[in-house]
Amino acid sequence: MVKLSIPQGTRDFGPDVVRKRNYIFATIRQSFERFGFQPLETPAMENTSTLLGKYGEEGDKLIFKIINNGPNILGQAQMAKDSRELGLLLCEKSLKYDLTIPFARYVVMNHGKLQLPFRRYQMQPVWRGDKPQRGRYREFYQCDADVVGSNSLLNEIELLQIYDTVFNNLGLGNYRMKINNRKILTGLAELVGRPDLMLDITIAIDKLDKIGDSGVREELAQRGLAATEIGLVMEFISLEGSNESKLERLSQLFTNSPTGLKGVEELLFIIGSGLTAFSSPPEIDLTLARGLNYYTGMIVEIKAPAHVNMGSIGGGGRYDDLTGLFGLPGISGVGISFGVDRIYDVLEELQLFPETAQQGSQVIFFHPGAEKLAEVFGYVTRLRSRGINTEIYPDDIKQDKQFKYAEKRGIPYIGYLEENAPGKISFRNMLGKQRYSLSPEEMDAFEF
RNA sequence: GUGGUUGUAGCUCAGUUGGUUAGAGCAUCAGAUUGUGGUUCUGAGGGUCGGGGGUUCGAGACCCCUCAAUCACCCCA
Repeated sequence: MVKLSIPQGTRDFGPDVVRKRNYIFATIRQSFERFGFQPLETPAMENTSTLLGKYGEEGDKLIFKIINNGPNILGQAQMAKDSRELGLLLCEKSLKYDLTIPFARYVVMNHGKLQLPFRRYQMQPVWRGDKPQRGRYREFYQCDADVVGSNSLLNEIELLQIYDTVFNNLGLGNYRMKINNRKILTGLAELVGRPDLMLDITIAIDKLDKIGDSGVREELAQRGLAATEIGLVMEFISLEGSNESKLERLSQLFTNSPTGLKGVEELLFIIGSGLTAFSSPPEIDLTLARGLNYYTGMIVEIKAPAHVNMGSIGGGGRYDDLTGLFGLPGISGVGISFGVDRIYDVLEELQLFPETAQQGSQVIFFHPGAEKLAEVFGYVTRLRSRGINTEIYPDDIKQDKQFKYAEKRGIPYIGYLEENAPGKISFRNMLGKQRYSLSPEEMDAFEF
């Protein structure tokens, strides 16, 4: 046999895995539709120029580029002035890195036709050239819901509600939802007196739960903050208490920062609207930063239940000017994303997949031998037309083998004929070990 | 991209300081047996020991390179 493999960080999904994944997709899709979002799909590849520069320097490196087909790439290569240009010339297309930028591209291309506000959801694979680890793959699915063309914070509230609905429907009611606001982080940088280092500050404090108090201090120092400035940052992120008391304290700190105050005001509305109740209420986490730098307002991140070792399983936020990157300013958007592959790993670890998500055929008939085949195949067809997933063993071999096959496949009902019961169909329930002998009419009414 | 650990049959793993023809359980296949067809017994097939190179009289084991998985960074879903 030839030694076969698949590219690093990609996976095949066997039948039972596909079923369980479909269960997650269906659960998410149902909520997206329920909240009035419309489906959208975009190509696996985008023009490289559409993607480059949208995900920061690190992100650019992780984009999978596709080398041009055609005979003339050598000639194209010679026209490049530097290596960056070489990449662009040689790889006009790239695999998409997320669903948000392609969506923004779509909105710009179609803004004349779209009814704003436009609510779309999208469930497709994306590709990143990251080094694979547990919960990190090079090909994985994202499920996004975004609203563009509306500044209302009602969108934020509904999107958080979708998170709550979906995770409850998946049996993950004890997930954790953390929210923050980019404007508050801007306010912090102003408060400290280092608005120029806002990004460095957020990257450092984002690591608090990983590297601890002293680690953050160290990192802040490395990133160029003076001791007094570090003190201010640490004081800020160590604010404790309820969401309300945190916000109250922040509004005192931000008396000289209109941006910070605006962020406080937004979060106050989102958590205090009284429009909805959450099974797992959003918790304000002042260290939450999120990587993508196009966020401008609320940001949200979903973490798996505390005892599961898994990073974030979803995230999102508001971006005021994403389409501005493509020359169409003034369209604000807000969106969320579900990380299906990680959610799968969490549900698997906690054994939260329902039986119904794993069931294939409900009934299998043994091959009865050539002379009775027509009779049994008629029963098969009858069950199928009732909407019951039914199969028949295709070869006339020893029943012993067929029995083992049915058992391994986990098919709950076996149908077969018995010599001493002409005109009847025998069924065995593999789970409860019951036996039934039914006439065709009784079979039609039987609850499999 | 940086560093650590691991890689032996379809699966889970043995394999002594380097020493004959690399083993076991489960699984697969065949035959027999069986009064709840799922039991039991017998037998068989299956491994260029992740791949390549090196050291050695001799490498599954030691060295180098490479691929993959995994963990910690970086970053992220």
